[in-house]
Amino acid sequence: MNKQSIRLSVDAVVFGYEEDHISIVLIKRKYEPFKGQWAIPGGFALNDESLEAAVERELQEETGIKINYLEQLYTFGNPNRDPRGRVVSVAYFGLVRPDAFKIVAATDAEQVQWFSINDLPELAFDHKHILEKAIKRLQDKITYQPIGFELLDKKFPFSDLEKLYATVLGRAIDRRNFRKKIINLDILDELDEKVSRGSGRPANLFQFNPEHYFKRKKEGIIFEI
Amino acid sequence: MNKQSIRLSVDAVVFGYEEDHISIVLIKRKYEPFKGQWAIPGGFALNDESLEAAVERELQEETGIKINYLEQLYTFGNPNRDPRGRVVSVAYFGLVRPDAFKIVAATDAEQVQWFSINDLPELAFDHKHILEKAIKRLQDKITYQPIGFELLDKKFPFSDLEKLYATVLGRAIDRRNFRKKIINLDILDELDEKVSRGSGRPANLFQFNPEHYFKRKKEGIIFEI
DNA sequence: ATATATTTGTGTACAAACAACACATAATGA
DNA sequence: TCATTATGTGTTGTTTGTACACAAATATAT
Repeated sequence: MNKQSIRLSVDAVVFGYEEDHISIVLIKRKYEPFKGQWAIPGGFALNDESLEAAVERELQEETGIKINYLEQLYTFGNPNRDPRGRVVSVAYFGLVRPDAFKIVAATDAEQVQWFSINDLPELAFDHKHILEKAIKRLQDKITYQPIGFELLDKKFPFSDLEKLYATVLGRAIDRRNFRKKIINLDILDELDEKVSRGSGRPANLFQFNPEHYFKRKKEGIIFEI
Repeated sequence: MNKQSIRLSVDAVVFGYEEDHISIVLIKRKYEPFKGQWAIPGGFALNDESLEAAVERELQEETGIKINYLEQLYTFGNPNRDPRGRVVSVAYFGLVRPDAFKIVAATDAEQVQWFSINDLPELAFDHKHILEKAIKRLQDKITYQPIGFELLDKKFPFSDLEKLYATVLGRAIDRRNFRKKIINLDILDELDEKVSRGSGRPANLFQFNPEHYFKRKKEGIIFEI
């Protein structure tokens, strides 16, 4: 067998949600190739660490961000995707809670920044392609798995959830029907707490109950928006 | 950066359907490790070929099978999954038409064989794990994408489609409602051909019309079983 | 303090989709 | 020619989805 010389990297598209828009974390590259350009965080896997461990390590090193949800997205293996040679990248898909926004802001000097997905800079490598796939995954998956909660504070008013869905799916959502549907799934705990944000009637807070969700799922209830 | 020594392989879980059961292609390993054990086809990627090309080449070399549908499944990167050292494997998911059964049967001497997924031998490496993921993908995807047709002859009687779904999903299907649903999608051409197989009224043949499907999809029709 | 603007919270009626179900037809084979 | 087997088809009741408006609770401006 001839000698294989392929290097393996991991990359992560990390989504956040705040103020009615979806953002992702980008880093500004310090070295060639694509020096000075924005890219999604990532790097080479070590010989003895799992792919998940590699992503988590790279995210920690490059952004200091506290990831909340992580899953494999896709593996990109086009022979020409990296000018340094053959690099196959296993891309991951991550979600963080709103408080992670501040963490990144604090390490601003390290060239880490949130970008709204409606206002992105040019990206290094094939990262635009990776990102497109990630956005599609987010849009698809949010409709059949309860991952939206991973983008909100643990306790949230119903309107936050509704706006998140409207933003991600890019369409209006009927407030009453949406609420009815979610409530009927019986996977949220309604708390005895209210929050008032600006004018308007204060909203009751809700909390996703994963145990209840899994129980309901086994009973045959299906999450679907 | 320290020297990375990770090797990259590709593997393929190839599904076929015939006589009311789902089968996959396995090969008997000629070399260590796991010599003599059954495994899903695959091998190391070459430096300058895409991952898809690598899978197709390996499938060709090892099984001679004519693949009909191929998509990436998942990348398995556990550091201990291969006793030879660190090997990360990009697994693919494939479907073939019934006529491919015969092709494999013809190359029987090469230790290639179809196994019903209800009657599998022990598998090498973490291939059982890969297979489980593939089966889940098949079951999920067949309900929201028209991939079932890739497992049938181009022209098929409706009952074949119905039995395929019953087999894959592991549950009975109401014949009338199923037919109604599929017909209403308006993605099949009804042919002026009949086929008679054994006793019973001869069945009309149908054919999947991909162009029509994509047109309908753009119009907002969603495939869903 | 009062009026206005803003956001939350809630129910009903109509339409569409789903689920359950039986019998006639066209062939084979005994 | 009679029994068996598989195909082909429609209706009805139930469930789910969709459209839609007004009262309650607060903040803000006057």
